[in-house]
Amino acid sequence: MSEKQGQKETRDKYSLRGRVYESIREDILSGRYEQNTELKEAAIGAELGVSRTPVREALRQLELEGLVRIIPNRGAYVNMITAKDVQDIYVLRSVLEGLCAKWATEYITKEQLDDLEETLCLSEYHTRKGNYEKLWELDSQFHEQLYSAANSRILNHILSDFHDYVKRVRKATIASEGRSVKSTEEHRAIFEAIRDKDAIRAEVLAKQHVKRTIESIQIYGLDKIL
Amino acid sequence: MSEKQGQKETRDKYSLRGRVYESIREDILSGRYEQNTELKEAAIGAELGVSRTPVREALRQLELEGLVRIIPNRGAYVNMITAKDVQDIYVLRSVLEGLCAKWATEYITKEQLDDLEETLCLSEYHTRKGNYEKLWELDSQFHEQLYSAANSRILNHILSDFHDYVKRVRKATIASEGRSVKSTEEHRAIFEAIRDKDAIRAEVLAKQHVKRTIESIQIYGLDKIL
DNA sequence: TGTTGTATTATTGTATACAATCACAGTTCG
DNA sequence: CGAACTGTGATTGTATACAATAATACAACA
Repeated sequence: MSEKQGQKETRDKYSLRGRVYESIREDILSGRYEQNTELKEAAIGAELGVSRTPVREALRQLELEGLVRIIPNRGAYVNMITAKDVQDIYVLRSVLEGLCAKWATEYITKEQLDDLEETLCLSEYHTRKGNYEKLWELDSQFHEQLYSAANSRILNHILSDFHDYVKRVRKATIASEGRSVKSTEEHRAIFEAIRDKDAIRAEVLAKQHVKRTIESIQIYGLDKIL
Repeated sequence: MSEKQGQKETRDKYSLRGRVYESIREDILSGRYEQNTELKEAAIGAELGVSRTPVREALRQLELEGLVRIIPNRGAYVNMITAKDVQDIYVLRSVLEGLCAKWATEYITKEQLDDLEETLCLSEYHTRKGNYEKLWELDSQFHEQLYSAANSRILNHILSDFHDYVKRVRKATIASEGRSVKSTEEHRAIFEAIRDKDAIRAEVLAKQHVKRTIESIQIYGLDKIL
């Protein structure tokens, strides 16, 4: 992949606050906490070996995101992503990933296109191998590369968040041979549409791609994942 | 309007941090700061009569939102909403408000529908009066009522933020007789489609409504507003 | 028994103290 | 003259201290 050393670091992972934020966020999104779990500043601080200050800052950020609900003078409580949320997110993603692909067709650079193709080739390799863990990473990477290529700060922000929020769901869908093969094929089709500068086709294909993912989830049953 | 006492208070306006957050956010969105203005914790704290602690927490929230850019150990800098951002937001809003109207048609309650109609009637009254300041508030209220009615935490969150981000632009468009009359008419059409349970029509009309707003802006010229 | 008042304790909210880092000016040395 | 070095001041990052608030338990009382 052409050089790019962590340029995408929009979030600060090096400060204590950054690490605390990532840690709690990951714990919520991965389902380690239950809904309404009370997050006590002192306890979390002790667990992570920091004082309350960075913990508070992290909790306030998570509140803004909606992953945590803060009641003044009382405490912070976990707000899980619900099944309804996931369904809504997939409907929104369907539209927005379509728009993203359309814009990417317009704005993508030669380098970004090459990077995308490289990711795709690797995906195809690991699809054949059935290496789901790696495949999941590459799936994430493919989508994130598209988000960047669309050249829209606003759209990128939303889609990146959504992508995180349904991480568990995506992990589950990828981990089946049927869906993973289809998914990679769809990625290639999207890539080719973008490469051929066919924005309409790219948009339709990207929309379909997300729609089919949620369909494969609904067959499996969302409850089992969340 | 049927009783509802500030239930929508998802953000904490009463703590110092809440007030600091609102204050800085308003200053950024209203254009009181220039792009890249350095926001020094001590200075802001002094200005608002609080210590650095609540200021820091507010800045971290604004960072997550993308309204502020924090460089570790260096400082916080204002990230204005650019003209490109506004255009992107309107494209996204066009789609999302459409979806919102569709969902609202499905989920809206009798009370919410009555509230919406009341807002609409007031809007029509103040349109005739040419009372733009009040009209702007009612326009905001109408849209926010739709966001609630759609019954989607996720969609509500995004659209509410967008709504804030383009506040200045909306203020400018409302303040012309031509557009304000049209806009209120479009609101009524959307309302009637929802009332008649015609989701498709509601979606199309809501999409159009946003699209026409941005068109009227482009005639006027975005640069003059931002 | 049930309710109200109150002391106690735990937790959050804010201010402050101190450490770490950075920007910049002045200095030294090639 | 310019580049590397260094000390000083300013600013952020984190920890801690203290204040304010809320939850709890328990006693007093009707």
